[in-house]
Amino acid sequence: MTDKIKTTIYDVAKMAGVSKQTVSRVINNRQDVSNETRKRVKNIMDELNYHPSAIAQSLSRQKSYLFGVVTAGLRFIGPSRTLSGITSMAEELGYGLLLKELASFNSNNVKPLLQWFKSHQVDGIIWAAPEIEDNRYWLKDMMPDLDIPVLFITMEEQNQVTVVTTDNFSGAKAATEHLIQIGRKHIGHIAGPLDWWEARQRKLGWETALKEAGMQVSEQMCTLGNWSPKSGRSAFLELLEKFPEMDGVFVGNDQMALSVLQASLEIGKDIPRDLSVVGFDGIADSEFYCPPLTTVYQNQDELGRVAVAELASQIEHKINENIFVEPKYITIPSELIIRQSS
Amino acid sequence: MTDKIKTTIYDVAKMAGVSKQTVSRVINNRQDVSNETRKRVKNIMDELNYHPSAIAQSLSRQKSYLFGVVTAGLRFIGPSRTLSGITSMAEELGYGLLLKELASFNSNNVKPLLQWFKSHQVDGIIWAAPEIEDNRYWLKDMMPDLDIPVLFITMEEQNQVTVVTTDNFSGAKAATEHLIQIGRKHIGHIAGPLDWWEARQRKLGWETALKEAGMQVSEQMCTLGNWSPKSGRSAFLELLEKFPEMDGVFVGNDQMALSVLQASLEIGKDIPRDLSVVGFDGIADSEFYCPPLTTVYQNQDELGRVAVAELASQIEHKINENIFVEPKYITIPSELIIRQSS
DNA sequence: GTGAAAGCGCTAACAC
DNA sequence: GTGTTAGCGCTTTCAC
Repeated sequence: MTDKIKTTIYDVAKMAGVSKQTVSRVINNRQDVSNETRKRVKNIMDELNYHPSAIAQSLSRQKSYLFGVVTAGLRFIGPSRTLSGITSMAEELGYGLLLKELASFNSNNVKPLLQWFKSHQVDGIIWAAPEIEDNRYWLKDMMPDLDIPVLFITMEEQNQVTVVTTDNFSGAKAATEHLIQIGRKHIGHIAGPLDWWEARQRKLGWETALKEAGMQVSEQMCTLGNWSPKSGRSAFLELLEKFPEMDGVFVGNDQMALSVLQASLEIGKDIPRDLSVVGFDGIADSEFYCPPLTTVYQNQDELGRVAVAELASQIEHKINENIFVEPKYITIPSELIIRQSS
Repeated sequence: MTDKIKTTIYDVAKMAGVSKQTVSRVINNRQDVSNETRKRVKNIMDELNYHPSAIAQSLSRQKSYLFGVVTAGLRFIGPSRTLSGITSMAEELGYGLLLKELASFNSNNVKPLLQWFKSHQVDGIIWAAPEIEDNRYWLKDMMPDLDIPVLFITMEEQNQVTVVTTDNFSGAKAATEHLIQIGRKHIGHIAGPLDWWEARQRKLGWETALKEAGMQVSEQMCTLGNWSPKSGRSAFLELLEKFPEMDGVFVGNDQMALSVLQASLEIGKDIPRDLSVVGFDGIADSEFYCPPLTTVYQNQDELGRVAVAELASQIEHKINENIFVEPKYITIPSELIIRQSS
């Protein structure tokens, strides 16, 4: 039980009176060991409280059973929900996680980061930071040289890249159609920052729903926030100026919707009588807003789980059959949750 | 630029016409290399796009520059705020992170987890999962054998263990004193689950403030939730039954306070006229509740940052001077933020 | 079935 | 200053 100096495969071998190869075979559950030897070696491993060094194994096999994960904005609830899905599936599949959080959402300092992962021999990388502006520019430069499979969470479809994403467009469209269906005639939108791909998709969903219903769309009907409640408040007030007849609003995320509810209360607009509000994300708290918020739920936990499962499966395929794995674009559906704000 | 087969220290050495030892010296910025050689070797490293294998370095130096991080409940906002602080300080200090999330808050399956970290040669472990019931029982069994420094975030003071924690007690006390100061006479408490150390500390702070003010404390004045908004709602309704004269309430966290606000509105209790509400955590959204929530801000980002800095400093001390490092109990102050709900 | 030798990519200790 | 020799702890040939 007490081994001040680290016990190695060699100690086990010596004690069992076999070579270290035989011990290695036992460790890796190979078949070509007699049952008797196996049992004896196992006993000694227990006795010595021996555990193989993962780091030595990684070096030797050139495989680490580690994934690199890149995230950003963990202080917000969205990214950490995705991360939670990643950790749980990684655990189930026997992979460990090397975590890096970008200092800012649109950090463009990716080269050292990828290099760091590579030098740690990760078997794959999950890029769970948002696509903003052209912050995917490095894909063409780096990917060929990287030689490690990379999977992206939430980005636009692109050649030769595997992506797992929420269906932002359809979710936004469904939200807007819901507002139309309950009889709203003047439906505005508070968008997230439009350098985010997700924000653009949601705006597009709103536009499309209106157009398909034969309704007008103009720039007067949309303002911008930066996802924060604070920004949602000013975006809302600004929108009311530009578009005073508004009787329904699709807000880019729940947090901005939260301050829309607050501001409405202050200026005496009753929700949902005077204004119907729909959010996006479906964060847990939204059920307890005043009034409870209608919103589009995106299953970020599932996003993370599917990403890990897909990456793992690609890697095993590559190893076992040496096949070229076709990149996929996987879409996770979102779900409209109707509550009292609409 | 293009190296299908991995370039190693040996390739660089051969190309530079030196031994790999010299290359190693350049990699590690040793002084005993002539400037000319150093320059030449560096150029070749660039040319070959060479980067040392972190994994081989770890094995050889017996030091990985990796910390293990244990977290739980990432789908909630608190743990991920702490994790964010951890990632940022780790980045600043040049440490990488190996992340594990417990499947449940009070998982008691710690042995394999610690073993996993150990087999990956982590230089230290940050335990950022909450202290619940007796889920620290393994400290005495495992720690001596582990031989890796472990730092805990948010737990009770204990012999020979370094801890970084928010001052839950003082924060709760300040919150309650604030309610007293604004003239509330019947101050209740909605506690978190009392098997959590943090929940007990907050309850104790509430009790202590009341007692010090010469006010009565009884079990009628407190109910329990499980941190979720949903549980806060029923805890609040139950509390109103038991303690109808209540005119002020200190709620164990902001999320439960959120549903207190919602429920109050429904039953026609005006906040803050009929009831003053104070939360705990200071999550960003609380400023945008209806009405904006008075709350005790705990700086979880700082918690994570201090934890990493302290762990790193302990490790460097241990290496450089081989001193025994005295365990510390570090308390991060919390801060009362007064808003309209009180 | 089992063992010997070589090697994963690097650093530490000592020589020159 | 620089090279040589041994490891770090394990796996992978290829013998026997």
